[in-house]
Amino acid sequence: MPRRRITQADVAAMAGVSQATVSFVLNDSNPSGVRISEETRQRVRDAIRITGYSANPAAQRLAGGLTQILGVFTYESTFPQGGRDFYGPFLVGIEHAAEKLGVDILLFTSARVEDGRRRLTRDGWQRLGIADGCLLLGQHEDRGELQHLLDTNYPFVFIGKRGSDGGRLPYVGVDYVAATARQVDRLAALGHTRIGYVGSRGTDQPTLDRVEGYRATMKRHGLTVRFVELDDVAATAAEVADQRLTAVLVAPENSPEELADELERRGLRVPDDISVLLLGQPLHPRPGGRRWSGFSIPREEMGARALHLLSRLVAADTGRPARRDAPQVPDDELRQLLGCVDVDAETLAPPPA
Amino acid sequence: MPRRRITQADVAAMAGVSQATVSFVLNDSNPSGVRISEETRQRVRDAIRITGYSANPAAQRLAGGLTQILGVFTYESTFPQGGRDFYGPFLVGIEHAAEKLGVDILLFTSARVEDGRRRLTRDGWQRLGIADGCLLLGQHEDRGELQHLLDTNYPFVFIGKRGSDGGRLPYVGVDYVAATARQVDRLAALGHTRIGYVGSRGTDQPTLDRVEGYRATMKRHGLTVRFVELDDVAATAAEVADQRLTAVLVAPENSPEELADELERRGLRVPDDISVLLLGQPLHPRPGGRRWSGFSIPREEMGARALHLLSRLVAADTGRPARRDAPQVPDDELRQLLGCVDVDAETLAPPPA
DNA sequence: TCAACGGGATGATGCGCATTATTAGCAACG
DNA sequence: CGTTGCTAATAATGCGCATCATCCCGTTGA
Repeated sequence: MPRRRITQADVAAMAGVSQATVSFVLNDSNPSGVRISEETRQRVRDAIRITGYSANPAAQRLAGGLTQILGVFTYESTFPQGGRDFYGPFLVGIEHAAEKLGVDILLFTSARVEDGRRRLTRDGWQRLGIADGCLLLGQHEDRGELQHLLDTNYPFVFIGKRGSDGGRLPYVGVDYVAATARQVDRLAALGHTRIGYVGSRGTDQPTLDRVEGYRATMKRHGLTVRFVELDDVAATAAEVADQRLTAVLVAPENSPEELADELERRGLRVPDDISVLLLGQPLHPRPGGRRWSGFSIPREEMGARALHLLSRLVAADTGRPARRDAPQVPDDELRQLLGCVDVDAETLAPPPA
Repeated sequence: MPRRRITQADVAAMAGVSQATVSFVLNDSNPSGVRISEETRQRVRDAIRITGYSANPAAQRLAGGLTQILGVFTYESTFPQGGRDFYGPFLVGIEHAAEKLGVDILLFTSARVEDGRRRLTRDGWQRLGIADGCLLLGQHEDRGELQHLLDTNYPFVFIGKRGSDGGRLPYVGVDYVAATARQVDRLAALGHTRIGYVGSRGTDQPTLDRVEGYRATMKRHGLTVRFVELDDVAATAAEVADQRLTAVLVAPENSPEELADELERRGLRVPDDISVLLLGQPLHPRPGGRRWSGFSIPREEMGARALHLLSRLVAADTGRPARRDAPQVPDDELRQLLGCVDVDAETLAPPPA
């Protein structure tokens, strides 16, 4: 039988005070010069202890305006590519930050999935309103969806750099350009000259940045830029061999495992004959898998930073006109680019003699 | 400029109807014979679409409705032991189920962390109220916390079998007894007779069940039960060698990697000289790590099943006495035990000749 | 003696929603 | 012409809490 929960009114009755007094004691606050004597406070506290009262969060939030819930919307459905391997680390960081901020995290899993990716439209983005603000992660194209968020002044932060189309959007991304450049530097320092970049064309920001970092740094070193189109892994490996490359850069989404296996099948040992640097973490880390050299993306930190930023944005635009002194978020915090960390493992070596 | 949330009143104004009408249209219900014409319904729906209205969950809850949000409470803080590796798979399953059920998932990250574990007491369990029900995962002892949930008739489901102390609680767990028994069978079938169980004492359900499965099955095969206490890994390895065991069972939390390494350091090859079966997935799967034979826990399925069960419980006891026709959840669904899957990899072999 | 004051507490209000009770309008009926 | 019956919608209420405006009462200053 649904026993009615204890309310502040119950406590108040027991302590012989008003509901308002209980509220004041609980929050230990005096918003408008309200004073409660220590004696009364104690009486209320006792009543609270005896009754086992605990606040109804729904009511608290309803009265307070904010829900203290921050949302996370993932465009890609997590399943098809075992995506959790990719998003997990972000979530860890997000969770950590949420803990510190004292907010709960709402995963928008109710949005319709179309073509293997979630839509923010229609049913989807309306639910966002539940949270005070929202983190957006994953590749994204639909500009219209975004516009709505902007129009309604809904606080949100992207995880991952936003380029041309969304240059004005708040995000926390990583500096792929610099990180990729450093890989070329590492190879050049070891004496590599025939350094290739294996990948398929893409217009997504990470790809663009990696390519730019590669291209610019090769030029800086006076080396020839060698792009190897990735279509069939076997053909690609052949191409790599033909060009007598001694090192290649590969992004995680471009089948590095398969490529390395194929290269070794052709007699090219990794890394003795050819170094393979991974531009990010492997998509499917498996026990027994290769331990890649390259760089790693600070996903947990990204998640944490993004949530903190979002939290600030929310604070900056609380609906309550009371707080006109709301802190504005400076532009350089609105778009953050974090650095990657170089990884020294088993797929980097000097070029063969 | 402060963003005031759109409310039903706003929608109502735009559609030229009353707030109540909007509520009726939204819930598509007519509790006491209320009727809304299709024409009006459409007008309201349009207004909802245009304004981008979304219900405030706090208000919904306060008014006694459902939020279509299901909560997930993890006792262990995810960080200390890279817990996400452990909880991640559950979440994947939960997310999948949530998608199908059309509900959102709320991670209770706001609860205070004490001694590296979250507390459901005080601040903690109150927030639960936002969600329609809650999944509980992780080891847990505090009976008092639970009692509160039971008293308030709050729907919840444990992930992981609950034993003596909570024999009456809803849970979705795995059959460790049977799974462990099967491992002994596998070893016995290969001719092993000196089969040990390495572990430290524990009163947690998984440990109790694994031990029972081991003990019972060894007896059934007429083999001597050999427990090897795990304290110092080196000492344990020595003990294993001394007893001339040809196979050991190890739970993931009992440092299987270190043990295997130590055994090999002592000249015992795995699995040629000694088979090591892992009773669950490795806690920290790393590229380059060992590929364990043993069994694996269907964590994703557990997560999904648990969420489905929770969903049913919520439906069954919407606290409102209005729905006396609420479907009851049969006892055998309330406590589910799933089977584990045997894994055949690289750490199982016949005993040395 | 009366106004001014300030500590101590309360009543009233509204947050956004679901729901019940009630009303308005209209057709059919006796 | 009054009554019933039915549809379509609204007004009103309360959920539990935070907060503002107000009030009460004992002290002080003039």
